[in-house]
Amino acid sequence: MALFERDYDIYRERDALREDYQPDELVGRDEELRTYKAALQPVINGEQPNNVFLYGKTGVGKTAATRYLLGHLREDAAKYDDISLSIQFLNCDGLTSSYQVATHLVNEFRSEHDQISTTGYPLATVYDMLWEELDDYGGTVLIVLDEIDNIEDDSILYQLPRARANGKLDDTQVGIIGISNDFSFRDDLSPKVKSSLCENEIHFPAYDAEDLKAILRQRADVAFYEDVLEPGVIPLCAAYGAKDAGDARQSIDLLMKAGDIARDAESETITEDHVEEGRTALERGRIEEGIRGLTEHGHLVLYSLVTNEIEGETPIRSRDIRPRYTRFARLAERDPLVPRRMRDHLSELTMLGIVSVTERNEGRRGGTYREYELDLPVEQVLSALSETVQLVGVHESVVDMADVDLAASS
DNA sequence: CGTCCACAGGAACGCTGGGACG
DNA sequence: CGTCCCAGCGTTCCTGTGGACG
Repeated sequence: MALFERDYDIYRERDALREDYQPDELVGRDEELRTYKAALQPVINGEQPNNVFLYGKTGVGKTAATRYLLGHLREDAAKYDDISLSIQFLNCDGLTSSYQVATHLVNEFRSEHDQISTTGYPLATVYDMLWEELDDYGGTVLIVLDEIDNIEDDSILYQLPRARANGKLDDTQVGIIGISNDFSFRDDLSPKVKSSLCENEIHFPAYDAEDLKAILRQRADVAFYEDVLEPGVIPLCAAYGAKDAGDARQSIDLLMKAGDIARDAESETITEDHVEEGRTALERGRIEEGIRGLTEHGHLVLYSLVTNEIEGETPIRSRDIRPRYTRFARLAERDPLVPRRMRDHLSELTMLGIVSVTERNEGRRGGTYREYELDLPVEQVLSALSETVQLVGVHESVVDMADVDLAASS
């Protein structure tokens, strides 16, 4: 018998579940791919490329379809001598302005030791740098702007398609592919941008549970050895995905998490229990990440809500949260924010899914207001807070309070 | 049926801090 | 240095709004 033996592993190829994995075939997106392909056809014909706008919720295959088609396009374009094609992919996550997009694009085009700072230059200078880089390429350049809805002004979306017409570019034709999670982004565009960017629109609908099952099977076949998955696992992952948003990414992540948990437990199969466990773990991670991104005042507001929750005072309107909040702010030696700003923090918590809100209206007597309450167990929020936040005095006093009250109520 | 409550949330602006550049 | 740029976080001021009251 061998002294060393590889650990038993349920994974054949775990990478097949990772975000960057590119499957050979895209499941359930035939229609969209056909339209998309037609929109890209001019590139092969050596014509001015179309601008394309893709929209649909997260995890419905927009980015995957783009990677898939552009991969083929690149390959096929190479067969024709008279076509020079470059593709630039930029994820706009965290980029809020045309300015930032422009600087990042310049950096994408430039070599590593020639990068520019993302602040400091006048906007016009950055654009000039961008035109220069673009014109050096010649031929056709396709620029993919993923998560384009992060950009809050459309100046660059106006400039890019018109650069050639405005005499900024001589040798290069530019096509933009915009990908958005948010349909209303399209409506907020100025008409002139909309008409050029949205000349080809492709809508990606959410996946239903059946689509998700097919996708999960496809990935699971590569990722796991045979008979590792218990029969209920894929339907369960698919059901969660379909319930939330028809999001394939989320379902696949869940499957992977369940797999990791099963592997850690040295289980030979993945069970539905592993999926449930995975779901809690992912949820937890999501919350911690959300909380980490908040400012100090965001944390103080959350603490205030938590304590009110402990005391059974929720749902609670913002003005009733305020006294507690001001006290905590003093305790942490910070100036309390004005009510308007406090409400902003509350709505931020709502968007993170930590807090839920109900709108109430008492008419002339009481007017319209919102009532907030914690959408998660107090302990979960507190432990996430303690992982990520250091606010002198506040955390301790809240935890004390939680202990006392939790003990009293049990 | 118009009024009006009390807040929602948009708009405008100020301040701080970081970088580029002459 | 001072002068441009930018982002992020905050304040101030304001208009919008659904439904109970008179």
